[in-house]
Amino acid sequence: MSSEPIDTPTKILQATLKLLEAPDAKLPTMSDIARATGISRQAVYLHFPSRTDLLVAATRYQDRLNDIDTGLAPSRGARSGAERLDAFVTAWGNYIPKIYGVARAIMAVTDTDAEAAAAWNTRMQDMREGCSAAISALAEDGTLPPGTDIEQATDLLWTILSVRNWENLTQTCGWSQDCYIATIRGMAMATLARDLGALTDVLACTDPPA
Amino acid sequence: MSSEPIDTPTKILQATLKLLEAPDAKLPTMSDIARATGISRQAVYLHFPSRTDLLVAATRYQDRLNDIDTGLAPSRGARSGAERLDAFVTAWGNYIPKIYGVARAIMAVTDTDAEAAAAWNTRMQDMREGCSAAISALAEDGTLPPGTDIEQATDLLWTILSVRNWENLTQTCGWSQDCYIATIRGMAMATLARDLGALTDVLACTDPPA
DNA sequence: ATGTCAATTTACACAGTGTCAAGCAAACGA
DNA sequence: TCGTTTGCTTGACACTGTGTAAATTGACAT
Repeated sequence: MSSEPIDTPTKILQATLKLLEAPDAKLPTMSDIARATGISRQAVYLHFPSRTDLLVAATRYQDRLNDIDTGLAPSRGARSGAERLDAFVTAWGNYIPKIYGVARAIMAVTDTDAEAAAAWNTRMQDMREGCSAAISALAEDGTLPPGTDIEQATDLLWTILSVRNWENLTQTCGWSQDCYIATIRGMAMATLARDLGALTDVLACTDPPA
Repeated sequence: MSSEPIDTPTKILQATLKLLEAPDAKLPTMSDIARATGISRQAVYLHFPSRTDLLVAATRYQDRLNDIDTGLAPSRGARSGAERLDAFVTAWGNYIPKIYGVARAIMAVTDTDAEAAAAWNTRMQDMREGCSAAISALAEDGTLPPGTDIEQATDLLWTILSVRNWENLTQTCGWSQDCYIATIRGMAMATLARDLGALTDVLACTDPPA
């Protein structure tokens, strides 16, 4: 813990993340955030013009903290396309739990707030880059199923790796993180890579849901 | 169009569906619904105690209108497990567009309202029955990948067929309904059935996104 | 006519977001 | 030392949306 003073915007962001990442996870109001920060509700508005802006800023702050790119390094270093796909799926799949609290809040306001939807879309677009790169690598290897459209394969991988799917499997169905990773890796390989060996034990996790 | 008088609750439900299924699809407020019905906002509360209750009732009313079970009949008549999986995926995939408007509204309140979440979960649980039946049929044929856990395979199919995935591919990515069906069928077969022939042209729709 | 009962309307309470104005206190520069 | 600026507080208010309560209408039976 550093002893240097922290500026108020950062304190607000920290408090927001803490609330969003709490296990019981109600969606916090501006009052909640202000109280958690130890300042007045109106003071929050001095630094963030709206609730949506604050949530978006919180995602960016969190990305900085988690340093997403380091996790993706093995993916870029992969030799074959299949290897790259595999590494990317694993890296992203393990990143999701770190952002889930914030993602949940953003996705919740997305239905009513166009600006939030745009922000979330932008964020997911970054992830789509990784999908696109993995698919392209497969295409160069010729391991993509014949006649496959690159854009379309990217869309599909992007959808498979959505936070909603992670949420469904781990939160609703109760899968362990390891089980999720193993299964999604298997499904991505089975669907997108001609690597038929990977088809074996796609769905044979040793760790069944609760 | 029948000429017999329609009772107020039904009129409200019809107006609600109309609003939810409108192409531009903002999430309607109680005032919107009342206006569309031609009654006062408070009169709506006379028949439905809360917004959530109204939305839930609207889903049930819609299910009655659409008669979901008839579409699923071919699935139950299928001979092989793979055939059954295929028929189920197609039937459900074609049902989603009919319920999407309402589903969207329910999913939106799900994040904040536990009662709505429960209602939506129940509804999705019905669909899960179909997933479970298809997976069991595969298991009996021995076409499920070796070592696969039945529960887990059901979870996975259920997730693949989620409304969110349909939304992502057709609404966000702009896929046509036909393209969605073809791709999801291919993915389900590739991941869950040992029918390797189905792997061919999983991602070769003639109908690319806009 | 009158009582009754359901449907409806007017009015109100409450939570949450966002805005505005006035004041306060510590830091900073002349 | 005296202004000035900066960041925060307090308090009030407008607006939207949900949900509740009380008063009103209107049809229908007695």
